[in-house]
Amino acid sequence: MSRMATRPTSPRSVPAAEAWGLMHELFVSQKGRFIAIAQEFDLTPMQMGAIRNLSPDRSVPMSELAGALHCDASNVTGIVDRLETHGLVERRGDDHDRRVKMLALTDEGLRVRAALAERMSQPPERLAALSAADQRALRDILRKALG
Amino acid sequence: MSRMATRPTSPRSVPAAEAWGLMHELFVSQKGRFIAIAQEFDLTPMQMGAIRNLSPDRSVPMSELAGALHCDASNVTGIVDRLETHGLVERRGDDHDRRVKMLALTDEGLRVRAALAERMSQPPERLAALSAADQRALRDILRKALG
DNA sequence: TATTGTTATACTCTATAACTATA
DNA sequence: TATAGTTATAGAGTATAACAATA
Repeated sequence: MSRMATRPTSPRSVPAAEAWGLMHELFVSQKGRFIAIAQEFDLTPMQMGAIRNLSPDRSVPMSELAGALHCDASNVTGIVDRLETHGLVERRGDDHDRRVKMLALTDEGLRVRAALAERMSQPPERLAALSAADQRALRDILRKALG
Repeated sequence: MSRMATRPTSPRSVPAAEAWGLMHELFVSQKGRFIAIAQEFDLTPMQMGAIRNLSPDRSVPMSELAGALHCDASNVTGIVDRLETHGLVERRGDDHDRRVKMLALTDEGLRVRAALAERMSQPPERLAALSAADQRALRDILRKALG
């Protein structure tokens, strides 16, 4: 009888669910390091997210950044205010629609973004301790999922 | 010449760094879902974290929860206040040291924790879409890293 | 009328510092 | 004196609502 029942959680995703849980655990354990990195750069987590999502070349409207950060547009005003005060981000007018303000990284902002990416890319010890083969296999599977 | 140079980033961790970056990307993409789940349960992210770290059986001091949540003890007061108001958490006195207050989930808190775990365990579509073999391989490698 | 970004408001998270009560 | 938890304070993130400028 019980073999006939189909659980709401599809069997096809059971190992993925455990993998997801383990990744979640790994992330939670790194929260302290994320905060420490943000403090190294004198940035809040949201300011870090904004810098990650901007570039000097392709400027984006405030609303697009709000979407990328998963927050309301009204928050972006304050976040960008502070980044602009620190000279990392610039507001530029848009030629076609004078309501929108385009955001772009300054040169200094670009330097900060690169340094930040370098620091963030360092994997947790428990990942770095995996064998080279396991690391490659992990990377390859994640590439398949995300690529 | 260049083959003699050793980069500051050890070659041993290069695939791990890319894997870590991909996991980070996956997490950022799920932020909206995390927030939605928290709202379903009428909890803030920190309240969710607190519930995840408590149980009815093993009560823990406020300070230990602060450590688990990577925040100052003064924050825990407010977080626990609100959870206690909603009947999910209980403060209990400690017999040996009357300064410390032990935290435990109520029965209702335990129910919420279980429902929350069920909802959070659902993996992102891109992981669930992996082949069964890839899912298992991913899970097994992460078990090695975290187990 | 509808939309973009800002401002105002209110609540939560956050750390620091001062405080209470214990130890 | 030192420690566990609270309270007070101030800065930041958060959404909602009201607003200005523009479309």
